[in-house]
Amino acid sequence: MKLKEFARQLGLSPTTVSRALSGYPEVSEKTRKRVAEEAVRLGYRPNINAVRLVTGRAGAIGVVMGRTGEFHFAEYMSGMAERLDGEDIDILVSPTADRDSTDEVSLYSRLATSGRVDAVIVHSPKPNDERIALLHELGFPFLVHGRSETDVPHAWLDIDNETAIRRATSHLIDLGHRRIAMINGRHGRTFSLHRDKGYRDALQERGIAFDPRLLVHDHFTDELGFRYARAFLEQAPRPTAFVAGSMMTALGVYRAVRSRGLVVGKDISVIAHDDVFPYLTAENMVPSLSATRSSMRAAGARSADLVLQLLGGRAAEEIQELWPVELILRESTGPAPAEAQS
Amino acid sequence: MKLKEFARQLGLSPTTVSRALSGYPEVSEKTRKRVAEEAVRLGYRPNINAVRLVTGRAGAIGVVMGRTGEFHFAEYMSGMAERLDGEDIDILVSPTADRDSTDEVSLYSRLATSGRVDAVIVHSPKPNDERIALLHELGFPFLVHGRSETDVPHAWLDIDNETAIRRATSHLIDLGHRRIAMINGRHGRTFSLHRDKGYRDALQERGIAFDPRLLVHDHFTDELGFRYARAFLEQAPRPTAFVAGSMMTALGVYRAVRSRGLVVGKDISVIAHDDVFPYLTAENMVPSLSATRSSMRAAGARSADLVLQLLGGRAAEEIQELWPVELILRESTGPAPAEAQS
DNA sequence: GCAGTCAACCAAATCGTTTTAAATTTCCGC
DNA sequence: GCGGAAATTTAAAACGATTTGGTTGACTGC
Repeated sequence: MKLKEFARQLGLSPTTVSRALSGYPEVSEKTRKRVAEEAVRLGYRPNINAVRLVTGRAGAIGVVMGRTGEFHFAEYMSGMAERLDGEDIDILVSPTADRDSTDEVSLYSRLATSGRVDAVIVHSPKPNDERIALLHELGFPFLVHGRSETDVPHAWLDIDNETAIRRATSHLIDLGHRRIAMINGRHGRTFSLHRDKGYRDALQERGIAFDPRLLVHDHFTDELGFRYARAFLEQAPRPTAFVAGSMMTALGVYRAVRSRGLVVGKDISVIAHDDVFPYLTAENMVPSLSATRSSMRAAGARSADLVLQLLGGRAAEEIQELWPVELILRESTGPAPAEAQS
Repeated sequence: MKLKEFARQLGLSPTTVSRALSGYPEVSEKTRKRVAEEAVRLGYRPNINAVRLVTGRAGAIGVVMGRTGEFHFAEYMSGMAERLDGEDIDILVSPTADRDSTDEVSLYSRLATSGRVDAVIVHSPKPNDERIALLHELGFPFLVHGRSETDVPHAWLDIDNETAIRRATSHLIDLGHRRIAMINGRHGRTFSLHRDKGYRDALQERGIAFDPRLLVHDHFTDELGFRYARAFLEQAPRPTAFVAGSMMTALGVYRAVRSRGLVVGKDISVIAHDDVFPYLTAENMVPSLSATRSSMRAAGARSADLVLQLLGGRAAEEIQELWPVELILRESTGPAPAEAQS
């Protein structure tokens, strides 16, 4: 059923019908009601592509999903979906090209110029991110989940990784730990750098020399958490505490610690960053995991909100949100074992 | 840059340019090449919404994401994205309404009739699924990930849950287990029913009476895995083996077993279903987890492929793929403890 | 040199809406 | 019951591509 036919059946012009459905003021209450009712009865629904063409709005927000299938993704999207429910705005997930960054940039360019989305969200930015530069140059609306250090102005929403990790590390130092290993995220991403900084600053504040052999960067998987933790534990003297980048990493670390016959929370302390997943909670691990916590889902919801504001005309420079991160202490952290105290 | 302007700069008509870019035969190789090159140079890209309007194709596949933010989701989507890369087809994730099923059906109806997607994928179907009935009635292309028992013909891709769980259960029985508990998925979903059937059939084949107190249905989270396993372990006599619905559930079960001072693989055997996540592997658990395995990512990729076939005109009735599931035995399964043998 | 064929290109119609600009109707005071 | 403002409604022009149905010119065989 098309507008023309629908209007004819109502004995009205397409114009009036269109206006009635879009809630414009210059149509009488009586007809509006009639139109709305008949639309439901006859099952008329505007062809979205015609609407998009004529309005120039796509009614969708683009998200590029990495190949790696990160587990954060579903939670973040779910948060977005929550906020977007009822807004008649969809989420468009774009199949990413491989990690070849030239291709990734061209993917963003295609997304921006083809008119299939009104805005995009950039994840895991780098300090000097080409995607951000490109989108800015194109004048295309975008929100960065995370932050970049580029001069290019950009709207962003980030959690305070630096402070979170500084506090986590400080806390471990307070407990007497001196050799603290960190399994951080992928190299070159801003969030990893911020965490590095928090970690190093905490050490420095307390006069502990930074040892590059205690810091690695990689994907967040239990496998890698295990491998790195094993390797760290083979050092002499071995670290007495770990800062793990994610819940999955923490699972691997726990495993590695146990595999050496050591006890988490007693021989080895562990703090991880927890994105708050409904299916895997820090509270429930054994021993329960001390964690820096910030909800991915909330970030997704707020991101959607901010994108909406951006599309509503709010200036990108104005949108800069840094979320504090809670540090929740549980059983996985304890005083450094006596023999390791300096 | 619009087609008209772009064509003018090339000294060609819009028709020829459009044809050149779409690879139609009635344009000379020479001009085609020139058009292609200039398009890149001048950055011309067809407005997707105009294309959609005129061709009637949306160039997108719809997926409805549940509120629960399931961890399978990212892997499945990632698989889809992998297959769709280069096809110029997007994935549209629709913010789901809440679990109120009337709303969910109307969401599918909106998706189908508004022209924003060419096909949709239905997840976690029920035996008599309203969404399937609706989509069939509308004559809208869709693929079911899972299966339904409805009379309505539908294209589907499913894994052989029944056989997988039957074999897993049988194996446990072979090892001497008699009291085998199962923590299954959400009530009323076809996959849960199939698993129930596999479980009950295996018991029956070996003359073991089904005990409803050993079977529960719920979401797949470590928390619930823990809680149910704890409750099961309090029964007397307690079960000596568990069939867990997911990796997360298995984590909870491991925890529960340990919390009772028991040892997985010795006192208590565990088999779980593993969807193959890059960030959490059965192989790496301690003890390594015996599992029925089938890759979510592969299912996503194949789903995208099948949807493409569906859109290419292949009959829905023809598309019915049942994937076998591997049973991989590792250390979490062992002979039932002697005192528990019947 | 001419009709016929074919390759290459083009003008204009079309997709289904929204929106601009104009036309109609209604309402009001006098 | 008339002029004019206000309230409704409408016809027609976008939006930016694809596609239908030609047209043009070069080449062929005779």
